[in-house]
Amino acid sequence: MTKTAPNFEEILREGGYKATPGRVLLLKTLFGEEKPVTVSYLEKKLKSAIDKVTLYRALDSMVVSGVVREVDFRHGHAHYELQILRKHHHHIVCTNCALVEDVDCNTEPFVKQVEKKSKKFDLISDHSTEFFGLCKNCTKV
Amino acid sequence: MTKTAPNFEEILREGGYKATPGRVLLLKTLFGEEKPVTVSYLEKKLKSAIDKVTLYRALDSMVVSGVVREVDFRHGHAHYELQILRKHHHHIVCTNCALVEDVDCNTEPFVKQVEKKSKKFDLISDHSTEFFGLCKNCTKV
DNA sequence: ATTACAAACGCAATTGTGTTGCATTTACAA
DNA sequence: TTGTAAATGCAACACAATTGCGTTTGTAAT
Repeated sequence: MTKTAPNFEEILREGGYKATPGRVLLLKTLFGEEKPVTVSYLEKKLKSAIDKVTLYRALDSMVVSGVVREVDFRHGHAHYELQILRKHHHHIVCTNCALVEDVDCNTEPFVKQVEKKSKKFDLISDHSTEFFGLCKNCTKV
Repeated sequence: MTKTAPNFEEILREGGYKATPGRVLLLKTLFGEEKPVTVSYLEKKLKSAIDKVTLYRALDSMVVSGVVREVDFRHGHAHYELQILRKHHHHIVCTNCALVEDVDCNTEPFVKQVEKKSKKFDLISDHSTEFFGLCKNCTKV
């Protein structure tokens, strides 16, 4: 499962960011993760390379521009994943063991319908959908 | 717009909780709110009646049993609303002014489909869906 | 190459959010 | 009335996230 690493310097510059070593490394790290990760995980993994504050600031600004996506697994803190280079998708989270499975997003028709029905909004630009349940392994018990 | 207050004592007992004054007051307060509120809002509003810790513990346990619902508006902290006595629904949140509009939940077919397709989960017990966009007022600007 | 400057950075301190431990009180069923 | 588990309040703690500010650095224009 080897993917060719994209040119993150270029991606950053195109997004209006400076291609600093820290940000490049952050994107590389996120690219290598299978599932959304927490800030504290990144903090430990990148400790010698990026200061905590820089990490928060980088994540925040990249969430705004859509390079990175923030998801809520109901764990009391945010998880982050790379948004670019992959299809919009959602997650199923096990409420017992925190296992995460990706789910293709097929809600576009529903989103359009919501947009039409809404009285206070003309345009829905984004949505979050997370599913929760017990995974097969945790159901056994 | 006067609603008859439900019997929260009874609701609590049915849910397996003790009907303590604090919890009754908490449910009454949530019942009176139009939109999901933050813990710090509740903390201020109920300061003299419930300690912060009790508030957190009450909310947590009632989220587990489904009396109260926790939602994520991407504001960096949880919002809570009463789940019982109303239909399952979702929200559209303005990314500029934080205006919230309720949306009926019509995703059940989609949920079933996700459940069927999933390799690692047999049963999806719950889901969160929040929509984001600019409200009509903020679009003008 | 050099320079100029906004963007990004690191550190320290601080705020905010949520939790733990423990002794005390209370709702409620027996 | 009483026994008991549930719930409470307080203090202290742990973790998550932010602010202020002086310094460094990537990049575009010279």
